Amino acid sequence: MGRSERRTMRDVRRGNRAMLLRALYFDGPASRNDLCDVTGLSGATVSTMTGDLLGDNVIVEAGHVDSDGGRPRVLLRVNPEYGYVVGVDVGETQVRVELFDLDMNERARALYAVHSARHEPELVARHILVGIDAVISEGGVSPGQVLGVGVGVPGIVEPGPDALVRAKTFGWEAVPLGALLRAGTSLPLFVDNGAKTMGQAELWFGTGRGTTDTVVMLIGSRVGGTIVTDGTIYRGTGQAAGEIGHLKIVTGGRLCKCGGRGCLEAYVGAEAILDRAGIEADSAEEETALARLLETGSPVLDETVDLLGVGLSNLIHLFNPERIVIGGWAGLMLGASRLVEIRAATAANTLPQPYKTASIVLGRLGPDAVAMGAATLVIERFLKDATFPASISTMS
Amino acid sequence: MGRSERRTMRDVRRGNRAMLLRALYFDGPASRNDLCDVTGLSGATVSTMTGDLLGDNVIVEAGHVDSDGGRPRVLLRVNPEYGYVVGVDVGETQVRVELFDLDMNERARALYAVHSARHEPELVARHILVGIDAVISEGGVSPGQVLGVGVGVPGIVEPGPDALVRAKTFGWEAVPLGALLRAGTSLPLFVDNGAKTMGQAELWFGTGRGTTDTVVMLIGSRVGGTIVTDGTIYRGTGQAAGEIGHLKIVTGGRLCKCGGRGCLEAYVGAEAILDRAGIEADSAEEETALARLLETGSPVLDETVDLLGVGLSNLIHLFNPERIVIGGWAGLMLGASRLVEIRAATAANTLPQPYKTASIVLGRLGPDAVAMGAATLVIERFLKDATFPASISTMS
DNA sequence: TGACTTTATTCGAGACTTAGATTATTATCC
DNA sequence: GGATAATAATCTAAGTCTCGAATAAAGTCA
Repeated sequence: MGRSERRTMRDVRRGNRAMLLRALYFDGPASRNDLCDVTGLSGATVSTMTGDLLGDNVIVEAGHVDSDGGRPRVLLRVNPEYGYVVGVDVGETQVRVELFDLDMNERARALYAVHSARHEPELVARHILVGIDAVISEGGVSPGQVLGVGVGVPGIVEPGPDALVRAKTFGWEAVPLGALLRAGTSLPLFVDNGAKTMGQAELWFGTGRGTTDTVVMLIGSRVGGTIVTDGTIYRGTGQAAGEIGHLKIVTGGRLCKCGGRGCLEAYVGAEAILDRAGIEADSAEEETALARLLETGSPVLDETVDLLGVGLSNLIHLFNPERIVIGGWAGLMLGASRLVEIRAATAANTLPQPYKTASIVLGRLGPDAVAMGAATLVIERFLKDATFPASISTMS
Repeated sequence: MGRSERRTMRDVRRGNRAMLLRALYFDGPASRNDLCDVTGLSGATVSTMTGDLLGDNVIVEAGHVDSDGGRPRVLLRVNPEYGYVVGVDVGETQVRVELFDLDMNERARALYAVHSARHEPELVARHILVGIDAVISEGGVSPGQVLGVGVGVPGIVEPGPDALVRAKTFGWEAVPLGALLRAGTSLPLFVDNGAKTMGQAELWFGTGRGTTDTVVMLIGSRVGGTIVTDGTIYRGTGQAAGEIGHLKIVTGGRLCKCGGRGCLEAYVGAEAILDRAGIEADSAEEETALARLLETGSPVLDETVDLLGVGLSNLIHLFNPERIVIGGWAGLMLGASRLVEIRAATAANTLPQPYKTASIVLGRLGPDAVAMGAATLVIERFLKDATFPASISTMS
C-alpha cells in the first residue's frame, strides 16, 4: 500500500546521509555549500555530516576552487577506494567477472569461456566463485574491502534469497544461483537479469544519465530491456517486468524461442534478423554477418526498422518516458546507420504528445555494460545505506 | 534523481501522521493498538497523534470492542463528515457532478446532457461550475467543508496549472480546462484522464483493492487504462502513460481514430467490435447491441478475445502485475461471459512465470466510477497532507 | 471486593536539525 | 603591506520529535 518508511529521527539522519552521499556520487565533486543547495539541508547539518563521512573515509577532499574574495571552497567527493565491487556477466559464451572501485574504474578482470551447449549451474557458479577470488587478489584489495557482488544473468530471476533463475537459453528451469553462490562466498550478493543490469549501467553512466523515466532497450542476439520509473528500475511483483523482447507485435507471427508467436525478439534480435534474411550464422559470426547485411542493405532491414518502431510506440504509449535508450551490440549497429528511420517509424505509430517528449537515443556503453551494471546493484545499496552493513544480502 | 524528501523532524511527524491516517482510512476502524502494529510506531506516538487528529475532528471514535479481561479497545475511524469532495465525469453524452463524503457515500448528484457533437469547452466548464454549486447546496454542506474537486476527462491532460486537455473525441486541441475552472471556483482542483480516475476507483474500492502493482483496463466504446506501480498511478513524464488503447497489436491493421493502425482500441472497444461484426449502432444503442451480439455469438467475439489476450500478454510482460482488472461497461459484459477464454488467450501468449502471478479479474464498479475516482484524487492529497491546506491546487 | 489483564496516557531522555553567532581563510584596496 | 570586506566552515543554543518506562484507566473473573 505504498507505505512510507519514516519513523524516527534516526531514519531522518540515515536518509539525509544517503541523500548527501548520492548527490556527491552523481554530481561529482562538490563543496559543502553546493551540497546545501542540492540537498536543501542547512550548512550546519552538511558540516557535521560531511565530518562524519570524512572520518569514516567514505568521502575525501578533492582540492579547492579559487574564489574571488573569500575563503575558497573545499571540494568533496566519494572516496573511490573506500570499497570495491564485483560485477559478473553470465553470458552465452563466457562468464565475465570484473572488479571495480567506486568510480567504476576497472581494477581487474577474469574471463571464463563456456561452451554454449553446456551451462551446468554448478560449473557457472564455480567460474563465478573462482573469478571473484581471482579479481580480488589480482586487483590487490583485501576481501574486507569488497562491498558485494552483483550478477547479471539471462532470464527471469525470482525474488528471494535463493535467487531462482529461469533461463530458457541455458535450459535453466529454477536454478538457485543465489544459494549456490552463497555456499562459496559470504559477500553480499545481488542477482538480477542481465538486461536490467545493463539498463542500470546506461541509466547511471550512459545516455540515460540524469533521467528518471526511461526505457532502455537491449538488442543483442536477443532482446531485453529495462524500465526505469522514478529513477529506479521497475521490477514488478515477481521481478519479471520489462520483458520487452516478448512484446507481441505481429499477431500469429513468427515463432519465438519462448514458445509464443510474433514477439519483438522474433523480428528485431540479431538472430532473428539474420534468420529472416536467410543468412546462417552461429553466435560467434553474428556480429560480422549483421555488419555485412547492414552494408549491403536488405528489405528485411526496412521491415525490422518498421517493427522496431511499432515496439517503441508501444513502450511510449504505456510509459510516456522522457528518454528511450537503444543499446546492445545489435541495437547500436542498427542505430548507427538507421536511427533517423527508427525515429520516423516510431513517430508514425505514436500519438504526437507523448512522442515529442521522448527522445530516442543510442546507448553509449559497450558489451561490458552488463557486468558494470551488475556491480552498480551493490553501489545502489551502498548509497542507500550510506554506510554498508556487510551482512545484508538480499536482491534488489 | 529520485530525491527522497526527509529532512527535518517536522517532516517525520507529517509523514507518520499521513501513514496513520492512511492506515485508518483503508483498513477501516482500528484501535490505537492495532495502529501500533500496522504503522510500526510506538504506543506513545500513536496516542499523541490520534489525540491531535481527534482534536481536529479528522477522526472519531467508533465504538469499543469488548475484551475478555482488560480495558476494552476504543476503535477509531476517519470522520466521514470531516470534509466532502466533488467528483466530475466529463463524458461523451453528459457531464456528471457528484458530491461524496470521505467514505465515498454519494451525497448529491447533478447531470447535464451534452450533445455529442458539441463539446465547447466553455459550455462544459459552465456545466461543471454550475454542477459544483448545485451539489454543494443540494448536499447541504458549506463550501468551506469541500476539500476539492476532481475532474475526469477523455484524452491526455498535460501537467501544469492550466491542465491542458487534448481530447480528439471532443475536438479539443489544447483546452486549458484547469484555467477555465479556476476562473469560476477557488476550490482545489485536480484534472486527470477519466480512465485513470476510474482505475484509481477500482484500486481503492473495487477489485484492485489491496494490490500495489496493478493494471486496470477500461473497455467502453473505446479503450483506456491505468497502470499502478507501487500503489500509485504511474503517469510518466507528461501524464500520458497508460495509453493502453493505442497499444499496437496488429501490424498494419485496422485504422484507429488516433490515426494509427492496429491499435487495441480498434479491435476490442465496443465501437470496434460492433463495426467489425457489421452492426451499425450509435452510441446510445451500443450497449444493447453488444449484449445481443454476445447472446447470439459471433466469430468476431472469438477474435476479440484472442486479441485481448495478446494485449493483456503485453501488459504482463512489461509490468509483471499482481492483478489485472478489466472494467468499463463493455469489458464487464465481455468478461461476464468470456472471462475463462480471456484468461486462456492470455496464458497462450505469456511466459508462465509472470502469468501465474497475475490474477485477471473483472472490475466491480459501475459507470459512475469515473466521477468517484476523480473525487479520490482529492482524497489522495488529503491523506498525503494529513490536514488539508486549502490553498494547494495542482494536479496529480 | 480484590487480583489480574489489557489499553491508553504521561514524562523524562535521547536524537536530530536549524538559525544565528563565531571562527577561519582568502582577495582587494589604499 | 596591513586593514577590511567577503565567503566558507564550525559551534552553540533552542526547538521538535519519537521512544521506553512508568503510571493511570477500565474492564474481567473468582
